[in-house]
Amino acid sequence: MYLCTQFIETIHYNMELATKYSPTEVESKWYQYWLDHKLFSSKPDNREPYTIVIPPPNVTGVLHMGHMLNNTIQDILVRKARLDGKNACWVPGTDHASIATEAKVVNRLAEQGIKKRDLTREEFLKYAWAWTEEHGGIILKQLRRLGASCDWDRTAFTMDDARSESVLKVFVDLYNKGLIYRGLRMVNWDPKAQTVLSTEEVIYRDEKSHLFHLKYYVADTDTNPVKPTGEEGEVLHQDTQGRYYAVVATTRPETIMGDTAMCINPKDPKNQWLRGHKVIVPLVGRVIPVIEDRYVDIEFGTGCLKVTPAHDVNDYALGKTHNLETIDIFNPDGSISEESPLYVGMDRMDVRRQIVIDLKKAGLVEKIEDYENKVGYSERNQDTAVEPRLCKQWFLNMKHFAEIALPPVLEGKIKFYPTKYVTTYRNWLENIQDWCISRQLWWGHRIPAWFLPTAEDEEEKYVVALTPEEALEKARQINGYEGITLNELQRDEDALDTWFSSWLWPISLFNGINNPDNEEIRYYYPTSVLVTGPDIIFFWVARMIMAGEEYLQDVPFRNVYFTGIVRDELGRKMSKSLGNSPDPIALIEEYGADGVRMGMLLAAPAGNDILFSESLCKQGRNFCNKIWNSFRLIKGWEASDTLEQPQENKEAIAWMEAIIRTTAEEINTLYEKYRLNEALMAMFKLFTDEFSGWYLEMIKPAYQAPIDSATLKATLEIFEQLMKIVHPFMPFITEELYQNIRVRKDGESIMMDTLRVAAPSKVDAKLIANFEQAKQIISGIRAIRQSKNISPREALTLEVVESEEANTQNGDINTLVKKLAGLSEIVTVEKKGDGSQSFLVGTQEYAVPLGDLIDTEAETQKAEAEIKRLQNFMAGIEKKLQNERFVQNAPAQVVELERKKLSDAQSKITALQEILKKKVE
RNA sequence: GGGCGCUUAGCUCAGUUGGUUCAGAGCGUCUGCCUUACAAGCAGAGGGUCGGGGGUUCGAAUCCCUCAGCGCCCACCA
Repeated sequence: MYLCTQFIETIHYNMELATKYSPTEVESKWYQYWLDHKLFSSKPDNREPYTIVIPPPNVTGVLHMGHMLNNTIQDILVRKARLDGKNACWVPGTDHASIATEAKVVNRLAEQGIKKRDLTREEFLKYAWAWTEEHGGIILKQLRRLGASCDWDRTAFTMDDARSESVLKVFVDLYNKGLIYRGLRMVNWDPKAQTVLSTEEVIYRDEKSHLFHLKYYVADTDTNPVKPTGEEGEVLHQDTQGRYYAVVATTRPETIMGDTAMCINPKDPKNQWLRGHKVIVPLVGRVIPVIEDRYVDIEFGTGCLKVTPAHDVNDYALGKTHNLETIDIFNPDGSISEESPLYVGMDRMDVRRQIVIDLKKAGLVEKIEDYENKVGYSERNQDTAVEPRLCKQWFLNMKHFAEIALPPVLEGKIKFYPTKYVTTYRNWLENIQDWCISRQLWWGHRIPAWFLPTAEDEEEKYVVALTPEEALEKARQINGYEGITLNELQRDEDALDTWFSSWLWPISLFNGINNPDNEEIRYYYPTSVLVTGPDIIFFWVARMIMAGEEYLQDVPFRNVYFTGIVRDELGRKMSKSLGNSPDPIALIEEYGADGVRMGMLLAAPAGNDILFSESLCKQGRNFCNKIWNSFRLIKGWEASDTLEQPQENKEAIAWMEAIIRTTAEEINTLYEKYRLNEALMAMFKLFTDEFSGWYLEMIKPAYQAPIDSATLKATLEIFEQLMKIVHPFMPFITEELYQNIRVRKDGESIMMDTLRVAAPSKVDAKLIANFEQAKQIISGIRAIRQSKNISPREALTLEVVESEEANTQNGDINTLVKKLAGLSEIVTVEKKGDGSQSFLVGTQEYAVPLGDLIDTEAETQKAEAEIKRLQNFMAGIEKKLQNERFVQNAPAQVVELERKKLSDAQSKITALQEILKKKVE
């Protein structure tokens, strides 16, 4: 039976519109239409601009859920701006992602048996470009499936000609300004990628490891006998043969080959006896001095610190103060170098295991403790521990940039959503270190610096210039190099950090570096909003602000919307190894792009992590279906020009319009605050509850009866307006239905239409309140039907019990109430009839005659319980009002309100007591 | 070690300057229903001592203190 009716019905409606929305064809059809008519394209004109630059995804990347969230948000904002009549421009592009892409290319070559080292720079770059062309832009194609309305003609790449030129120009400019310098520093070295990293690219992880206590024998007991000082707490270690030794605690025993001193705190009583002595590095046999520095923590371990200036940041500082020798025992790939007396050529991790065995064998280990410490890993290469290493690199002076980048955020010229990141931003800028911008990579912008030939022991000489010719010219101005040729100049092999090009993105996309003050940069800059994750606030957000202030003396964006991390429903990060990361394209195929967009946004307040679950997409798909079917209903009506428009329909239309005005205003406010999930929810309720649930039921004609054409026309207008409100969230279905409302011109689109909704008025509020009351009456009657098991088809009578407030409803609304509640009539009575069940809406009593169905006992109990509750409520308020301090101190309004509550409760009680009295009679 | 944030219904979260009947929304749950747009639906219902304790106040989810738990960021303790 069930199947049968369902089947017939489907056949019946298939003639017009299917019972369910099927997104696949609709999406490809309209996306192509938008492209064909260049509707995403933007050119400067006299409208207000609305600009977003995409956070460029890695050129070889594949779309993941984080991109889905981020780009859905950007698309919503851009589409909303278009509907508001702004000239919206969303610029897409990709990032060359130097370290990540180079690693991918190296791996791919390795699969083919080719080593990077065996290739020249040019050969390697050829492979890299081939890879980029093959895989590049996949992600941008995937974004189209989502509905992203980017101006694709503007698609840029951080390493295309215009962007590369900008990067080099900026490098030369900052060098000339004295902000870029070359320096020998302790830097973070990634032995796998064999490049230096910036401090921001190192992530620290807690790790279980061991604290090794090693014996450093005193070397000079013959010439300088050990004299116990007798200090309190003094610790002298002596072995069975009477030899003295100190104990050093270390987590990295493999670095002892680089030890050039042992350090104690001069105030440490237990180690006073070591002052002025020399000790022997275990296994290595090197004799090193005992130095004294207050840096050493007396409480940690034994208070003796081994000093390895080449491989630890602090040790490096100690080495500098105490003029220690620096022995670099590591090769760039993390193996042991020729500088080391032992283990040459072995990997550092293998050495750590081996040296412990050897040390134990030699009796040089005092003890081994379990220990937890933090180890730095490469952000891009998370299985590789970063090695502190001393080398010469290019740095950007950050003090200057911190000074110009802090005020715009603190003064609110740039607004962060959520605001808590302002503190994070400030803390970082106030403690900023210089930015190491060089990388030992080929895939990237090659540093425009040329080295001049120099003697071995001479300090390096170089020039910085945009082109080799300019470099040559500069080189020839240097004393003694007047006759130098281009061949003798050696260009720096290193490339620039990826972020050194990203930080120019909002400027370089509009060619603001190469062609300053051009029409586009003047029009589109500053951009309106940046949508990104808080994880790159330092890498990117802060640095764009720096570049913007430096080169345009203005902020790069007025607002920053920080999205959260997309997690699974259990709150776990999405990862390949967990297999909990859905394929976005598969989701789109199952639920439709609109459904997935809604799903993404449903659980995503700004800045909070979002717990994604497919059920949210399902909810989105269901909503699409709801929209689809409501349109199907309207389209199925037959219009009649001869039918006069009923008054109650006019009333319903006026109410719906009032609701739209009110909600549209609310939604606008939510957009302004970037509370998009709340805007979505408001839109959802407007459509589902108010429009589909109430309005359509109000004006719905009887089965197969025609509708008056005025009502139909108004309804279609309302529907079109609703489509525009929904459109930013769900672009495809809204376009499909917009095009179906009436025949459109070729090239016409909901995208390019404008949403004009008047501001709500006082009359609207009154109207909405009246309908609210009517809805409650209807709900009250439905609840009675439900509890008494009365069919919706059985007509009932509504009794309105006379009171001061009884006549607030106008006749038209009563007609609607009759229709929706299934009433045959509404009568005004002095007292409710016997066998009528009553209910209250506010303080007004209504009743429905039920005849035999009335359950007097239950009703009495209910009324009594309600009276009791109200009496307690009143007692509370009375107590409050009797409190003189309350009456004196609280604002008059508040006191007045309490009095109103009291009288309202009193009239409810009176009404209920009336009901009870009736029962007794 | 320093800093920031969070804790409200089964879940995910709103709750603006302390005061509008303030304790809310969506989802989920329960009950009834194939009613002629939609069962991917409709109608109705239940559900919270606002993390614990203390304080300020006429009045606290909201302000202060404290305890507990969770999360994030920063930092060179070997």
